[in-house]
Amino acid sequence: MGITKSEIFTTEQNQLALLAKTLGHPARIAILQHLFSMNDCVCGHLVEEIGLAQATISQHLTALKNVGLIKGSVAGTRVCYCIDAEKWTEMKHTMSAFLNQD
Amino acid sequence: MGITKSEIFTTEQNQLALLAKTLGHPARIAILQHLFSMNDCVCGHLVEEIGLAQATISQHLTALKNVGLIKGSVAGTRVCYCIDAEKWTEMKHTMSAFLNQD
DNA sequence: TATATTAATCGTAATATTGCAATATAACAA
DNA sequence: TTGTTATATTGCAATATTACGATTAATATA
Repeated sequence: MGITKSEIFTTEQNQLALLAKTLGHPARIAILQHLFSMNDCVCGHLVEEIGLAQATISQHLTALKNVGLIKGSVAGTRVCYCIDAEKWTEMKHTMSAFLNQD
Repeated sequence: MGITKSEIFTTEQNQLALLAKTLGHPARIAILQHLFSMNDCVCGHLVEEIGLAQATISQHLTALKNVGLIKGSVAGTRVCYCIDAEKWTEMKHTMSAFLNQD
């Protein structure tokens, strides 16, 4: 039905899946890589670098913001985005635990 | 448009995103966890354990098979699934490199 | 104040995903 | 061969995602 039956899974399973899903688009991967290499980045710069429409980049930024991986601070007419280091570390641990179960 | 513009991204970005996307559903997380804890598992058993319809589980298994994370071997009328250890290790390295860029 | 700049939001089209019932396929058992 | 069991596939409905043009809101600058 296009809708996920999340009730039948544990909170951990749902959270891990949500994180993975958020990483599951090359534009969001590219955004995160840019934020790491530039330290921080204004939305317009990401639009130029990545080559998707401004509205599309803004949507991807919102998705990343919603799971807490990035945060934005207003600077005049611009919004400067950066990685949320704390959340990134948390995700790293969550994902590593899953990946290392072998 | 529901379609990803993968041409504008690198192979690495697309591959990482595809892996993450495949992990981006709690049913597939649950399936992988079961396969790890049971070592291997027949499709019907996963249907019982997880509580989604047989057709749905079969679909999720196909998705996991398509990226190579699991493999199935026919045993009579049953198909026994297990983790593809080599591919899992490869994914672990790919994802770790991305996660540890901080 | 008027205008430009920047980013978010809205609306919409195209496509993808999720889920299941029904059916098909394949292998075994009697 | 006929029936049974187990899995895959098909078809479909409901919802989600991706992408973008147009608009809006907010701030800066002339």
